Amino acid sequence: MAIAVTKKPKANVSRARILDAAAALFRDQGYAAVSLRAIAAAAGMQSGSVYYHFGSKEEIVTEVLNLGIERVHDQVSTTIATLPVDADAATLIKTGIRNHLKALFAFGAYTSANVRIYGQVPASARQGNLAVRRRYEGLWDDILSRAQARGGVQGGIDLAAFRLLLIGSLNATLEWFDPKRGRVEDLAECYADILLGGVLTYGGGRS
Amino acid sequence: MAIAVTKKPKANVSRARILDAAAALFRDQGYAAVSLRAIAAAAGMQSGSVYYHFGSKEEIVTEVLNLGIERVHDQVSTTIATLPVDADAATLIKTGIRNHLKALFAFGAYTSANVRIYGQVPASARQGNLAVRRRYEGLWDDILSRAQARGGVQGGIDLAAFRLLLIGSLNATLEWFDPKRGRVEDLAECYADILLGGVLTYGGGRS
DNA sequence: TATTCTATCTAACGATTGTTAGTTTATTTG
DNA sequence: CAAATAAACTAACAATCGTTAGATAGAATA
Repeated sequence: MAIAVTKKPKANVSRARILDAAAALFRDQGYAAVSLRAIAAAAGMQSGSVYYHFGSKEEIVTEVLNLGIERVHDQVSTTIATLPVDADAATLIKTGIRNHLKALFAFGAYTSANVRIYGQVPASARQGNLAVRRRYEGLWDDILSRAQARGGVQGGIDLAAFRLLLIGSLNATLEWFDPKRGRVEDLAECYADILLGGVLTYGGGRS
Repeated sequence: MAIAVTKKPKANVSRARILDAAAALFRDQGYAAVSLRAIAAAAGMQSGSVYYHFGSKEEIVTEVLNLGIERVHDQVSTTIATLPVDADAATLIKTGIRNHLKALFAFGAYTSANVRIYGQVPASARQGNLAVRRRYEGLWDDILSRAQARGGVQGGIDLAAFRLLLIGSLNATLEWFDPKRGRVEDLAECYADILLGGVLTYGGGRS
């Protein structure tokens, strides 16, 4: 008994294995198509054993959904916090974009599962994910209004619409970008250039 | 027997009812969660009767997926075709954006179903949707390279990346925009402004 | 009217679903 | 070592799944 660090070490490991397996399966097949037997098999146990760690399938998916957003939130939040207080608009938004994408692919199973199955999960699981979602939207609203306060954002821009466009386009990269075939940093640079500066040549068609 | 227009009018109506019901259910619950009995009930018949019109559940979902893209393709394609041959870059892209969004919400069940369930459908159904997808991507590549040829697009822009960003952000509006609470045209105008001109003030942070 | 075709219904098949109860094996604690 | 707790297993439950076969009603055809 040299060291007894945690109370229930084995249970936490098994819990994590179940969540990892569930996230990957949900991402690939959707919520309803994945059976508890499939989750249990991928986690290396029998279906009945899963119920020692979770009360129901719904409880598993709720935790997968929350982890998917929380991990992106943490990554964006901590990197934004390291910026100097007088960081300009481009730096703020670019940092947010880069770290949102980084977290998206670093925790791919959870984030992909969230993006893909949120709309088809039982209502109560969606409800259990709402607070975490709202909190992440709030983080981006803070970033964007801070960028606007620094004077770097065009006057006519609807910040709420821009946030939705931004997060929507970033999350959609999960459907085609393969981090093994290209660097996430390059993807971030490319997306930031388009979103910050547009695609038209100056004066090429402003309405 | 004054007029005998079609060969099997009743069957076509039933087929359409099944597809409409399936599209709406797939959008709301995902592919696996929707039973043939639920589709049949929503279409006003018994589950066995569905098999008179379709050979399998997979055949139904394949047709739903294809219709979801084809209807957007047709709307964008025909409206782009009405533009003058010397239309400028902004007009081309704006027309594409406006009509993609219009079709997205006009055929909401099919287009939402496509966006949401494509990643979780049986592999053969995905395969059956590939050609239609590629064709729509090709239409946008034509629009964007035509815009570039007119000299209205910045030099450093990666057109393939821009297409992915564009379509990704437009499709994501299905998750939050309610056409009963705002005009699709206004949404299109707002998105086009951001995508074409960016959000930064001129010279505000170009790298 | 008699016949054929169209479109549906009914009833059932084996397989699989989420979940539960009871049992067994590991691990920790006294 | 003994007792207690943690973590797994086994086996079964009613319900529901996609699909099929055969019967049946209505419409079109001859």
